[in-house]
Amino acid sequence: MDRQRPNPASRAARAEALSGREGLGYVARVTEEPTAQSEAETDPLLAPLNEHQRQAVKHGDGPLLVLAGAGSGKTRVITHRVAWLVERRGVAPWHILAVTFTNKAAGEMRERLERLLGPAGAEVQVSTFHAAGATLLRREAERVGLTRSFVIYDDSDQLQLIRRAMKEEGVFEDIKPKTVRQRIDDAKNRAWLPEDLAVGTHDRVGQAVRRVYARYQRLLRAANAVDFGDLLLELVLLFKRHPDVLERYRRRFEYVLVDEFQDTNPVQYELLKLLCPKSRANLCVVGDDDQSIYRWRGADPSNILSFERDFPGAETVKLERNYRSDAGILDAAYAVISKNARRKEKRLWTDRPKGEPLRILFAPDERAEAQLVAAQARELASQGVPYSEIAIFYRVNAQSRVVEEAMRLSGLPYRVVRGRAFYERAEIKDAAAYLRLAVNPRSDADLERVINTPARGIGATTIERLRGFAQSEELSLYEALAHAGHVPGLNAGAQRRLRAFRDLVDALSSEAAAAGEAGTAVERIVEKSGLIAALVAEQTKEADERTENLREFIGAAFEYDRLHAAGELVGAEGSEEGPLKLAQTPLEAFLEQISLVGDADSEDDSGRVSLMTLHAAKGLEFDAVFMTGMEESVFPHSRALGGESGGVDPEELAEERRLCYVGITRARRRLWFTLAQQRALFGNLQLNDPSRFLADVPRELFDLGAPAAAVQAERHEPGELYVEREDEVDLGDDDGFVVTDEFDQRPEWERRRELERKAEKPPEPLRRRPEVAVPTVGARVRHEQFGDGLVVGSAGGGGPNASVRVRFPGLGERKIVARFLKPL
DNA sequence: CAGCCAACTGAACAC
DNA sequence: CAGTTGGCTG
Repeated sequence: MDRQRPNPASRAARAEALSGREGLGYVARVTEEPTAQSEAETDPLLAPLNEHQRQAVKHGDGPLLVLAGAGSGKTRVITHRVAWLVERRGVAPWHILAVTFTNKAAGEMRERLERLLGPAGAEVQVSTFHAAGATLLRREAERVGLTRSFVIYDDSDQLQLIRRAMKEEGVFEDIKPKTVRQRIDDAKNRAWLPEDLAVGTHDRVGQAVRRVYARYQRLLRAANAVDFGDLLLELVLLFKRHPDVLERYRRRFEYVLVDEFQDTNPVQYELLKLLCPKSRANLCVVGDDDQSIYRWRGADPSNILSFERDFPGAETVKLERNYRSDAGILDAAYAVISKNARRKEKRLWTDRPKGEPLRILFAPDERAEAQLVAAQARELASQGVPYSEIAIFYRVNAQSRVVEEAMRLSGLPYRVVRGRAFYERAEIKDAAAYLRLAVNPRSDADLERVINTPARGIGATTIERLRGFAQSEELSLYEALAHAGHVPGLNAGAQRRLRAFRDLVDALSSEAAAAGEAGTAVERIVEKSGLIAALVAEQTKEADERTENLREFIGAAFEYDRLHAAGELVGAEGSEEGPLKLAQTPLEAFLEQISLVGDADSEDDSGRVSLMTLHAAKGLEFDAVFMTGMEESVFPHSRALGGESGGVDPEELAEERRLCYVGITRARRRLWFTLAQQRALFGNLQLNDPSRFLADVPRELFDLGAPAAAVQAERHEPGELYVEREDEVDLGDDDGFVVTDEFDQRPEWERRRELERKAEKPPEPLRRRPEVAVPTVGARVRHEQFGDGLVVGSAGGGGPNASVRVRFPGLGERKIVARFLKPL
């Protein structure tokens, strides 16, 4: 918000503040703060900016590179620059394209622009790379062999189709579909077509990938579908093949601004270079190589380095003044990031005081770690820190479960910021598949997903035959359904069921076409699909939950309608004036959103503690931040460390380091690092050393024994942590919780050996739930909620989660986990 | 030939 | 611990 506004402090005051930081290794770079120019003082677009920011905002035509450190006010620079272009330079807002990486960032930018520019702000084209790609690709769909109702396949649809392509290409061997997907994605990120893959004669995997890639593309096209990579790649190809189309968009987007430029992959960069020809490139890119954390997605931070070469005459502006964090936090961040080789040297500075010391919380295991964090969060709240200003970060989503548990246990309000979890639920994906099928019946992947969901007696064999027929006749599965009678090997029953399914799809299509709103369409289609009916019939707790999710999904569609006043997106396309719009039905637009956005919970997120991965944290800021799991092989992730096979991957490790830098720089005032001595992750026990990143932070930045600190640390050998003392942390009377007296300094093998000695078999004390006798069929049992019932069968599951089917009088049968039952 | 269960495998980050 | 696969039964 307004935290980035520089204090109108006088030069003298600033000098004073600076002098107070001596001895902390500060580099005072504050040399050329301006003597105010009258324009800068009076112009509301410039007044809140420092000299470097102004320079970027006022930059005229031609390429501009802004190297913007964390918290240096880069979003402010971008929005003010857009406003400057519109208000001072008279550029029509729809001639400006601003690209971000996340939907969150795009939303925030739109909001800020509307605040700065009023209604004109809404006419600026602000979107993510992929969303912009989807819009343009739809407009030009016919040119690349798609219709404009093409569907966007997500990772799992993609995987399914790749499996298919592998089968058809006769590729089984021991190549995993996921490996192939990775290779195809990599290729697409580099704008390589199958024939561009350099494959040696002895590279059997490479050759297989090439064939599968080619066939996969044909399957996608036949299904009128694209994957995420295609949204950008197809556009690049289109622009290269149709210079007239490219020219049209070049004129449309006179000014292009790119946020998080360090995260662009080669295709994205290619796209930018196409849209902004050197001769008249009004391209402004803003980035920070230290915050490049999407290497695995093909991002190439060296794009930053190539920019000045690719766009000769580019002006470069560096923003190093940080408006967010206390000095101690910046020191820690610098200590971590400066260990990376090959980075553009820059160091954030602030005139804020050093602030609170950093803290380390050390716990015996991950549950205790979570409880420590929760206890500390509650303490903060009692000191008046709003929940919404507290964030808990972790490296992998799998860590969130324990933290959530602890939060619930402590009664703290929280929200989990998670990309697309909601849309990854099976029932939601089923519903979405029905919707997409209604819009685009050619989508084989969607059809296959739902043809027997809910069960319609159409099994694998029937589908296989149908597919064989479709393939030989070059039809989509949907088209093949119309000829069920001609499919060899199908008996009358199967034919009847297939026809019935085709009738269903047709009925859904008419619903889709008839409905004026997304909400009604989704409601009708989900209703007609039979998904809800099947779940209701199941009468189990899980099924009830799923039904609930489907209702929420329908609710989300109605909410979508509410936010996008009906008709707004329909019609009005093609004009070269005004914002770029797409003729789509509300249902289509809603589908687009769920493919590209994914986050359904519009729940009010104020007043809650935020839980998220470090990746999701980029671009955000909080008063208090907890970085959890500060252990080797958790963070840095084991993948960067190589594990058993091979050693450390320096590139990966550098990226982990940047991720750590991103996490640290999210904090304004308070920062905790937390770690556990032993951790159960993915079901097995790990004894990890403290993260090497902890050892990189100078010890004098840490607390030396404040009451709230559990431990305090001293630097030792890299990766080791020596704990001198700790004070008690009040965790309430939770049973079984112990704060360790001392951190065990012995090397891991020694600790492990002792554990093994003690436990005679290797340490697996985690997850040791009590074994529960599974009630036998016929037994009478009591359930706390449902009352007395009769066990009528086993319902699967093993060990502590074994469940049985129980018939309760008046309630019907329910699936119950056995340990919740008392024998009568 | 559909549906169920047991066993196996493999497991970041997310548009 | 999930999602997928293979074998068995009705």
